[in-house]
Amino acid sequence: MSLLISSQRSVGELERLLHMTQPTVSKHLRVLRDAGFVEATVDAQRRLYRLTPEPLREVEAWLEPFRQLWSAHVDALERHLDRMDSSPPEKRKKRKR
Amino acid sequence: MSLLISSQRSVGELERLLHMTQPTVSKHLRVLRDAGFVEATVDAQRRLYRLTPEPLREVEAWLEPFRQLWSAHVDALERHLDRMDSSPPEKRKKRKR
DNA sequence: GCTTAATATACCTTGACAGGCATATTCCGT
DNA sequence: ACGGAATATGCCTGTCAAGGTATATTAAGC
Repeated sequence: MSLLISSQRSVGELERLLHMTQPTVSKHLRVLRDAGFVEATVDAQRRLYRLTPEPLREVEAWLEPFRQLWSAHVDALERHLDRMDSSPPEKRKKRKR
Repeated sequence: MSLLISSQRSVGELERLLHMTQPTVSKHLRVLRDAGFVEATVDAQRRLYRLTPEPLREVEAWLEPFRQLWSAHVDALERHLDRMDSSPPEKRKKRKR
């Protein structure tokens, strides 16, 4: 997929860039195509593959909550150093001695 | 990992939430810990796991080039729609399997 | 020290996946 | 229509990951 960022490429081109056999490359592309990550256009005998933008948007959406965590982390760390106990998720038994 | 966004959790808690056996959960956490995605603190016999923010930043960095592609796509789509109005027959498509 | 709770590790089995080779398919040029 | 180029698919194999059971480890309470 990284190789397809700069421009669309044919299977043979990817084959050379990846140092893989042609069937292997085609199978990768098949999976990516079924998953909606790439699409292809026909150009004579060649198939030109390029990235599809929508799934990447999905990835971004999935990542969003984690991004919030990260941005909140700087402040949270400082507070964490002050108050270590905060709220325990499960009930806990009594401390001792 | 999604379960750890809201708060840190113990292994037993994750076990119930994931409907997996305890060893399975521990092994997942081991992998995530070795990869630097989570970290744990000891609380009596329990281990409280939480997300580590740094790797997610790496993911964002990796995703950056793709994000550019997506933002460039909006314009490309509009141009595409213009061409479709006066649609001249492109290369003919054949479907067969 | 012994028991119990919570978690980790060892070991095993099953299933998925990647990669290769051989072959089929598609499509152009002649 | 035919040959060749480019790509796709089928089949086979080795590797690896995931999940489970059984067991070890860690820590606390008594």
